[in-house]
Amino acid sequence: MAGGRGYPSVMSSTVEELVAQLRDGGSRVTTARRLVLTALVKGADHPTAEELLVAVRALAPDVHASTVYRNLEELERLGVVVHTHLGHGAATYHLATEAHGHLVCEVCGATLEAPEDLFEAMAEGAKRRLGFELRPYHFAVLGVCADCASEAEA
Amino acid sequence: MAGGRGYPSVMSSTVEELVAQLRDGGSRVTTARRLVLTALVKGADHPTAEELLVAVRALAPDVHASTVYRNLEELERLGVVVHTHLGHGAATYHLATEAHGHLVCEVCGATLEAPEDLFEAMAEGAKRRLGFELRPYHFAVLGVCADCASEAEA
DNA sequence: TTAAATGCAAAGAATTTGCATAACA
DNA sequence: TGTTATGCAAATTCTTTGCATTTAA
Repeated sequence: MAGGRGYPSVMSSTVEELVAQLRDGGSRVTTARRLVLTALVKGADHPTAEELLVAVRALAPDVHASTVYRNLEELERLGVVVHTHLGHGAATYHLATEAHGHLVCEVCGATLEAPEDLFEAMAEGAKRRLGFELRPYHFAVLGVCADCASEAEA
Repeated sequence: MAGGRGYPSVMSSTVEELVAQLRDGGSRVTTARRLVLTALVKGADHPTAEELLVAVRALAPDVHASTVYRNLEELERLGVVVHTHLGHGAATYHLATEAHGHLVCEVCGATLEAPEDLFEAMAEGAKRRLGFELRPYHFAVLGVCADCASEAEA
């Protein structure tokens, strides 16, 4: 599944494949960079730069925050990583192959990944009526999750 | 547009009506507070705290940024004002009666107010399928505007 | 060898907070 | 008069930048 070439873009990437993308993009492969990618592939779902730093430092204690930020910037430039704002705090990062919309509860902070087709009608309407091409992944869409809504009723 | 003639009165607030809301909420009415409201009613469309500060200082030069932030916080608590993030920079503020969704172009930064019904299908889908109640006003939805899209094609 | 990446310190933007003083109700 | 709000400085949070040194290719 995560092994061979030619898999659909939404499937998971291995660290070695991502490292190859770095090399193809003309970037060097360093310990810190490899560890950032490893944390993105194997770690929790919506890590902040700070959380990635902690993961990286578990294996390379001297890596500095600015290195993680610079690596993430470079990885975004190469199209390997994207970042998303889920709320007022720090940005969260994930692999570009895992890009998706986010719904975040204003009450409890829960983060849902939006089904791929949820934005479809809106994207179609924005395109037809305004000529505006939606890329609705960068900021979360806020609201109130099912649990908090039913609690508010009670 | 909100505030224009011919709309229901809830759409167009005067400074005095907003001041009354402050009093009703148990807050005091100060010079700085009145000037913040005036700037929101009469000033440009999506002011940042900094821009509001400049407007306030035109008439009351000693007002400090922290006062503007504290006033905006209080006005949000009372439901008079809401803030929105249009991009990576400072938050923008407007009257709660003027709440609307925003579409922001990632290329040129242009800000469109989203037609009220653009989010409807998505809100309905999120509610039915996930129980999630959309409040899509807090973060802008990014994309590429008509002008920038046609330029990219050329 | 040499351009790219790093570590560190320091700066930066946006916002918040502590505290003594001022002013609305 | 008694809170509430203000001015000011300082702190916070997240992120970026300058520069001397190290390292991958």
